[in-house]
Amino acid sequence: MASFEAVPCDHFAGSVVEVARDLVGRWLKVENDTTSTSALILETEAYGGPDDPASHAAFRPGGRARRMWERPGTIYVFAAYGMYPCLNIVAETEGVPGAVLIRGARLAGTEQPILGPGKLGRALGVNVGHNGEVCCGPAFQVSVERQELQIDVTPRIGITRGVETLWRFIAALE
DNA sequence: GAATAGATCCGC
DNA sequence: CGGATCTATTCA
Repeated sequence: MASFEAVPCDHFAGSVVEVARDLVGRWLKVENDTTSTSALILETEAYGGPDDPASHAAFRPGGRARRMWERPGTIYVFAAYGMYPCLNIVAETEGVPGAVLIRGARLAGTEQPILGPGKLGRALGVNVGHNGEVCCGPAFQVSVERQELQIDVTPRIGITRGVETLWRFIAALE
């Protein structure tokens, strides 16, 4: 597999909405101890700070969600209902909470997209132990290369609060 | 210490 | 539609 150039951590030092939209079409590389997996990001959602009622930062400021206050590019993983690992990349700036949830991607070498943060986390071998890793480090990398895809903007899915906010970005499949 | 809620997925 | 299963908050 040809090596790709990874973006620096400060690439994520922008608003969560901007970063979430930017990530669609880029490649995410995940390296475990034994395997290296690349996936084309197809679907993301932005989660903000206390002003966003759907964000963990708003109603669960303690615990793992405090990762959302850390440096841009920090990896935040939480287990939904204790079963499915959901992968987030922290955005904004240090001290300002915000993260981008990766909801869908297509593994390199395959044709079928993986939709749903839980299924994607399992497919990439992500688990809560990756909490605190950095997206510009050895375990997680995002490519500089970005495919020009048509991106649809829709309300977020699977949440009960803040559903009216159009913070979901999904690549239109042809 | 006990009860509750949640950014999910699968099966019937 | 309901269950599986974990984490963190809230109340007593």
